[in-house]
This record gives sequence, structure tokens and C-alpha cells, in this order.
Amino acid sequence: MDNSISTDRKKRRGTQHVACDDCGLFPLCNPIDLGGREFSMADEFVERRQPLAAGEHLFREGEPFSALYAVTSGALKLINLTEDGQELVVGFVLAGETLGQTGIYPQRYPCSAIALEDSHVCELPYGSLKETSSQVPALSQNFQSMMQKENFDLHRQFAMLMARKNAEQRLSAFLLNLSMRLDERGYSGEEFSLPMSRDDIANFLGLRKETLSRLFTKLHQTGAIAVRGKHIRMLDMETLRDASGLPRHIA
Amino acid sequence: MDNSISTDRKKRRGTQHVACDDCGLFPLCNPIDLGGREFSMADEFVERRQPLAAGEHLFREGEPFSALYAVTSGALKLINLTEDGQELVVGFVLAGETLGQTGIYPQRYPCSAIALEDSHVCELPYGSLKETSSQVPALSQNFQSMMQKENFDLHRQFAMLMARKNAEQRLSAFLLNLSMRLDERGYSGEEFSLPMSRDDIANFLGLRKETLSRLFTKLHQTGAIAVRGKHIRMLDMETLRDASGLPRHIA
DNA sequence: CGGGGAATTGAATACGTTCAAAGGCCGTGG
DNA sequence: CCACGGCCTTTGAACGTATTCAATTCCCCG
Repeated sequence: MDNSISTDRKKRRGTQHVACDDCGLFPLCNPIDLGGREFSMADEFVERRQPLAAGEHLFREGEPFSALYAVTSGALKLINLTEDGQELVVGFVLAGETLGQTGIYPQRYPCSAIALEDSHVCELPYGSLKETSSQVPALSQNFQSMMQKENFDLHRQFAMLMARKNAEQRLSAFLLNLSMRLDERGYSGEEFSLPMSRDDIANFLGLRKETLSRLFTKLHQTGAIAVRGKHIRMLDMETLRDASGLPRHIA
Repeated sequence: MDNSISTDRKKRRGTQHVACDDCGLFPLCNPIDLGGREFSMADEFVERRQPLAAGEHLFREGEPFSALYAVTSGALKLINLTEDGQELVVGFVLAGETLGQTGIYPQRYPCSAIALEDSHVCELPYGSLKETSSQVPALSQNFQSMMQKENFDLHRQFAMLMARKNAEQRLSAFLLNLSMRLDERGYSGEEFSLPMSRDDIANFLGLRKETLSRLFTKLHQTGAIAVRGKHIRMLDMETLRDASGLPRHIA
């Protein structure tokens, strides 16, 4: 069996942008399909493809909510800070995915968003969205749909990761979740590059980085995945699904 | 210190209903505040207070999505079934809370909902909601707000429970989460009755019931909570917050 | 009062963590 | 282009925590 991953390491750091059609914000940028007359938020209000250096904050926990964002390239992590300054990773946002929605209700961002690598984001000011959507039913409708999908995704991720007992199940479920999400955005869910460090994954999954490392080697040795640093190839999805302990239709 | 819980066990099983004002579905039942003219879904479409026996299904995983629900009394659990027929508890719905929203996007319920005790639910058919909301902006607006709050709640619960490493943190966070949610609906968040079995909690938290049991006794002995079967009194919230390892502003 | 499921407790085992050390990758500077 | 240094990752061994399996107790309900 071929467990190897090509050793030439071209830098993928935040280079290729996701296609607009694959972006989670697309239905809000271009709500043309239902509107009767043509209309595009993108041209009017969306601040497109702002660069974000690795490690830079997009927004900070507690800041007043002001806009929705979509990641067009790169990836971010969402974190909370504990009293003693420790990070608590509560999520990852991949290229094509949106962030900021959770701040709408409390009017503040409930977590900080930090770029994991050099990234680009599109910014949609919430004021403009709200104002325009009151006049453009199609936009309002698409916004509604977006929140519904978001809700579903959150619930699914919760179901995937919450009740996983042992570390192997957690990691398997995590990898499957990533793979699904990459697929959804037009990337390969079979071979990809992890944008986050082992530490971040461990923190997110409630494990130690050492445990995680052992698990990666274990999954590698059993032939379920091929690992070379951050590069992952999903070799045996079936085994992973079994290892995750998840119902087939979820994973 | 008084670690005792009154020993008279009156049956609270699904007796008192939550007040309509405290119900998560209220903004959809009565979107009068913005509408100009008075209007109420409740009178027209909402099927009110349907009884549900303990153990009975409200809906099943995979069924076509048809309606939103609010629990007016009692409580439900949300579960997925694994291939081999094992339950995977993915959430609990308390009196005053809503369920079904996660089915909107995929057009199917992604999990089954089972009554934990004799309960009552109000049913709002989604067809009626959608139709009416296209004519009543206030309703549409409130629906939007509901999804936004739902999104926030899900994210918060995810943040609270996901990265909790050890069992004590998980249980503490779980109890704090329950307490918050009860408070929100006008119940006492300080003293309450767990509607679910130890097994269900353990399943949800990814622990064994034996471990859970030991933790309950431990928290009881340290004086953080008072436990008598399903009755819980939160004696020392500060200790619990510390034990949960959560940032203060979340817990 | 008695039966049965749920909850608790106990002892041995398995698993994940901890602390320490070594290895590998990458950017920097020679 | 290669050597150096730092950081991230991997590996090792001892320890601590959660799990397992079994036995007992507690409650709820008839």
C-alpha cells in the first residue's frame, strides 16, 4: 500500500482563492436568482479579499458585532481566552466558509478569530445587509437560508465531536469533518493540508499534543491515513468512519 | 453547610407548563410588536400543548422536516442511532426551548427526539410559518432572530463542552449550562431536577455512567452541589465555574 | 411489601497525560 | 548553498485518571 506523500513542499500558504460560487457568502453577495431585477451586494457593499497575515486577528472576543466575513483563502481559528490567558480553541474556519454569524444575536463577537496562515477575507457590513435585505426579499431569503445551514452544520459538528469517547474516535471524527467541509467547497477532501498546528487540534479536541501525535502515527501505521507533517491523505475512509464510531449517514 | 435536599419527592413529571412569554417559540406565535396590525400565529396555526408520554418519539431521524416545536412542559433528548443500534445522545431540550430547526436546511430531521418524561409540545407547521412570514414582515424578522439566537446558543454550548478535558470539567460545564438555560426560561437555575438519566448524561458527555456517578458524589462531598437522585442544588457556582475551566463570561 | 431498573461503590485494567528528551522542519544568515 | 537556531512534532517511560466488570444498594412503581 502507498502510504507516502509527495515530498516536494510547494508553499500553499494562502495562495489560491476559493471560487465565489463555492463561498458561503455567495448567496448574500449575489441574490440575483429570486430578485426579479438583477442586484448584487458584492459590487455595492462587500469589501473584497482583504489580506490577513498569519497570526493576525480578524476580530476579538467582546468587540461589538459589525460584519459577516467569508474566508476566500487560508484559514482561521476561533478561540476564547480563559482568565489566566490560556487559549481555548472553539472552532476552525476554512476557505469558503463564513464567520461572524454567532455575533449577531449578542451584538458582540463571542470569540476571537485569528488567521492560521496568510489569508484573505471578504467583509459584508451587517448594517448594509440588514438595510438592503428589508428591500430585497431574495436577499432576506438567502440570509435566512444561510443561517439555517449554519445551524445544521453546527449541530452536525457537535454531534460528530461531542460524545466521542476515546481519543482515536475524536481524531477520526475531526478528520472526517474536515474532509467533508473541504469537499463541500470544491477542494479535495481526500488529500489536503492541515492549516492548524497539532497544538490547536489538540486544544480543540480536548487532548494533549503528544496524544495527538501518537494517534497520527497510529492511523498512519494502520494505513487509514498518510501523514507527512501537515499533509494528510485519507487512504481508508471506511476504517476512519468505523474508528470514529459515528453512524454512517453522518460521517 | 447545608448539603441536604428536601426528601419529600413531589412528582414534577411534566406538570407545570412554561409561561408563553418564556417560550422560545413565542416570537413566532405572537409577532405583534412590529406588525402594525395585530396578528397571532398561535390562534391560526399552532397546535397547542400536545401530550407526549415518556419514551415517546416526537420525530425520528431521517423523517421529512415538517414543523418546529416548543416544549411547554417536560423535556426531550435528541439522539442519533449508530449502525449497531446504539444511542448517541446529541442534545437535550428543556421546557421553553424549541426543537426542529436543524431539520430546515436538510429538509429532514437529522436526529430523533424522544420525551424523557411526560411532556407537552406546541407544534408550528413550517409551511404555515413560511407562507405567513412572506406576508408579515414582523414574523419573518422574529424568525430570523430566533435562528440567530439558536446559532449563538449552539456555539456557546459547543464552546462550553467541546474542549473540556477531564470528566470533572465536563460535568461542571454541563451543570452550569443546564442552570443557565433554566434561568433563561424562568425556572430556578439554582435548584432543579435533572430530567434525564445518568446514562443519558454520560452518553452525551462521552463518559461512563460509573464515572459520572463518582463525580456526582465527589462534587457533593466537596460541597459544590447537593445531589439526591435527580435533584440538584447548585451550592457553590464559583467552585463549579473554576472546576469547569471555562472563562467567567461564558459560564 | 416485593420486584426490577437505575444508581452507586469497589478493585483491576486500559488509556491518556505528564515530564523529559530527541528528532525534524523551516527560515535566517553566513 | 549549506550551517545554524528555534519551534513544532515525535518518541519514551512513569504516573494518574477514566473504564471495565462485578457486586451491592437505592428507589420507583406496582
